[in-house]
Amino acid sequence: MPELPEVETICQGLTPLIQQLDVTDVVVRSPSLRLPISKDLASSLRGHRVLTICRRAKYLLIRFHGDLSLLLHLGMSGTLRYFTDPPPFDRHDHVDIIFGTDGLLRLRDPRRFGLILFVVGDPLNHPLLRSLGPEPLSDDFNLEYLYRSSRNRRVSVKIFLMDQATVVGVGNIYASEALYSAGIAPWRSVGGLSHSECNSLVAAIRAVLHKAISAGGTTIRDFQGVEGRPGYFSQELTVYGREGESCQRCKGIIKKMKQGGRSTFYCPECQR
DNA sequence: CATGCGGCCTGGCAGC
DNA sequence: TGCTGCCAGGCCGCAT
Repeated sequence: MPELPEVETICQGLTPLIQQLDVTDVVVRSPSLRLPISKDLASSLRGHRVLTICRRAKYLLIRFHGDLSLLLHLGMSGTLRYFTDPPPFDRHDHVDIIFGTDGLLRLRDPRRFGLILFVVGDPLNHPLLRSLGPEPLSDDFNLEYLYRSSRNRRVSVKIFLMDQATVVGVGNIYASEALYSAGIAPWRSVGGLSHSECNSLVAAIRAVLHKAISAGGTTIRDFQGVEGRPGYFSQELTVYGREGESCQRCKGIIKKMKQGGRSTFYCPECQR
């Protein structure tokens, strides 16, 4: 479900809620998500204080006192909610991290494509994080980088953008949105993009992600922040989910196609 | 190496 | 009222 803006929204929402709280217990109800949940999760975390919450790519990192971290990924359908007065759990509420009488953090993930891992030491060195590309909102993601890394590549620009080795955090929604914004057709071979097209694309990716973060992410069906609020960027989507509607720029009709088994939305008139 | 595809899961919805 | 098939914010492993 969540791409960078949604994970960032969760990260920012979570920080004031759980920073400095002590874990008193962890309840694991489902043994496996994408990877098995460690049996030692509860015993390892109990008694540890939350230091910081940060994001790397679409992963959420919760750092605890004592060089311990939780590495979470929400897959397609994961949500994290913080409750001071928790409702009864349902069958997809896989993990509760309990902070005494303050409240609890609940991980729900119906499709179980998500992940919750316990890491000792620097979580950025974890194999899952080590080979990721640059953060799109950092200086490392720039025109020169995109231009050089795309040379001699024949994949379509949309598939290339969604590859987390290229740049992290851009998923199916924001890839379509950024390409529309940059006026680039999603099926174009990325190696054929000009210097100036790469420049537009870098700017478009950054802009759309920034705007989406400001809006608290995008809710298509079930994304919600840690306090249950939806993301309002859905209203600002220009092409995603708008097949058949008219383009805001040129009165063309938004079309849908498949790339790598995923839907891509675009305007056939103003994306070339 | 780069590319393309199926698989992992469940739930919701359209169409019959 | 079913049932069936398709679709969904991601990612990994495998075959070519």
